[in-house]
Amino acid sequence: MPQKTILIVDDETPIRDMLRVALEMADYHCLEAADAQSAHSLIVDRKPDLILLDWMLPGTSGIELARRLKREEVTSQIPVIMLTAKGEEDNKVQGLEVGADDYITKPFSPRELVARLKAVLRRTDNFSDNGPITVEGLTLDPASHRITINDQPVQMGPTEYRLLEFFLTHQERVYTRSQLLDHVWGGNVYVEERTVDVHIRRLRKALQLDGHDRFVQTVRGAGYRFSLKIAASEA
Amino acid sequence: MPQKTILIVDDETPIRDMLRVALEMADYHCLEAADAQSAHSLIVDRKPDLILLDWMLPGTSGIELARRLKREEVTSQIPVIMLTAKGEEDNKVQGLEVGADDYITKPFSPRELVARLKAVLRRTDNFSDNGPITVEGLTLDPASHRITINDQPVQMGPTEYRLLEFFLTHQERVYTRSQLLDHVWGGNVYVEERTVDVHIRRLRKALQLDGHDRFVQTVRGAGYRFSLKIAASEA
DNA sequence: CTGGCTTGTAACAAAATTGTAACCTGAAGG
DNA sequence: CCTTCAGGTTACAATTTTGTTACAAGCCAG
Repeated sequence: MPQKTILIVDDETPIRDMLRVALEMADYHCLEAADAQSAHSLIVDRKPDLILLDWMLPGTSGIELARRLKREEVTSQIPVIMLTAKGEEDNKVQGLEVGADDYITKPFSPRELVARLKAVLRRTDNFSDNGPITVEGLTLDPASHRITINDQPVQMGPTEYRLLEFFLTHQERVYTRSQLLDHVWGGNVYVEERTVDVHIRRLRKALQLDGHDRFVQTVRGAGYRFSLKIAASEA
Repeated sequence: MPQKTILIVDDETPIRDMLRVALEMADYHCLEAADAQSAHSLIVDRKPDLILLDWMLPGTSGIELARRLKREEVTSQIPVIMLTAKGEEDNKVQGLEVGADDYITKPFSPRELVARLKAVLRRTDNFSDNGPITVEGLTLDPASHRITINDQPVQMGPTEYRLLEFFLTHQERVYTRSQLLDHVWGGNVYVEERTVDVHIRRLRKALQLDGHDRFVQTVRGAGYRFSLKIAASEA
């Protein structure tokens, strides 16, 4: 699962810091903005998965920003969690009406923050629900997370699964090890490129069942490719 | 698909208004009632597809009404979503036990409301008349809340029951711990994800009787799945 | 109020996965 | 024929993930 990006919008630095710490601990990637202006450009630019928006902002208020976001096509799908101070409770209803997905009252525990955030993400998340992919008797079904070769179940690790999923959705094209690390492992990890070789090997082993491992092809000096056509080397 | 009819039961007019606006926007037809009395006659009379029921009502409380509905033959099949104010969270379990299908804490976002409502409708639609579900000798009877394996009664806690019910109505699909918390525990709870593991374990233990625990399968790195087919790992 | 049952968590055990290094193989190019 | 080097294989320890057990707190019937 690729890492989620959260945008923190708050004008108080210590609060931002606290939020960032809590979020990074829970393995989220953070962006920060101190005002509505820069927040907006960050949103358009980086497309965060969720926005943590303080109610009080200098200049344009948080609620104003929220309203604006919900009006724009590109940004209206991004869930928003409002931060409000104690005593501003009336604003909650207003905030939610504007389209915020949840709200949190300061002060709050990091745990609560992360819990709510997860709840919102899991609700708005998913629905990239593609149907099963089948090629030459090899089937990958994202819904059940199952691989079969001619209806025989195939067992492999999570990384191999993601690798195969990527290959199946990007056939007939060569990817360098570096690109594979980006797409399958997720951008900001540091692992040796040769690690890819090992997982390619593991994937091939898993697909051996009916010779289906021949689809995972090596392109010397370039990288790997998933292709139904036979490789030049065995022609 | 014919338009669904939702009955809103709440004594506060502004809340009813807000709900109606949200629901009509999502293309539902609305009925309204301010007290349990008129709610009940509307239900019998108009047969709504779903009831949004406020916890707090003058006279008969919401929960009382819910209990009453679930006892009566005609009305027991209609799904109920409970509305509770923040802080009344403890009541949630009670609400679910009475037979509510979900519950939402005020204040909530219109989007959340509609999302949950859709989820509940979808759930009760597909597996229509709450008849007993049987697979491979394993039977779950919603009416009597009983589980049997080859006619042998099986004992488990309420959470395990709901978990199994969810699995039986959503076979062949992986659910993350997070999603299970959402669907089985109800969205707004905040419990550790590992808690799911423990309940999975309890469910498996209960189903051991005739090896039926093998249907509850672990999908490493993803979550759990209920499937009659064997898992790849034991092939 | 008591005793039994359920529930969420923590803690520990077991198992599977992951990244690396080391070594092996075969092809390309001289 | 030899060298070089990209890629193939294997082994393994660290890390992650899941299984299992124990336990304190909450709830409810009696």
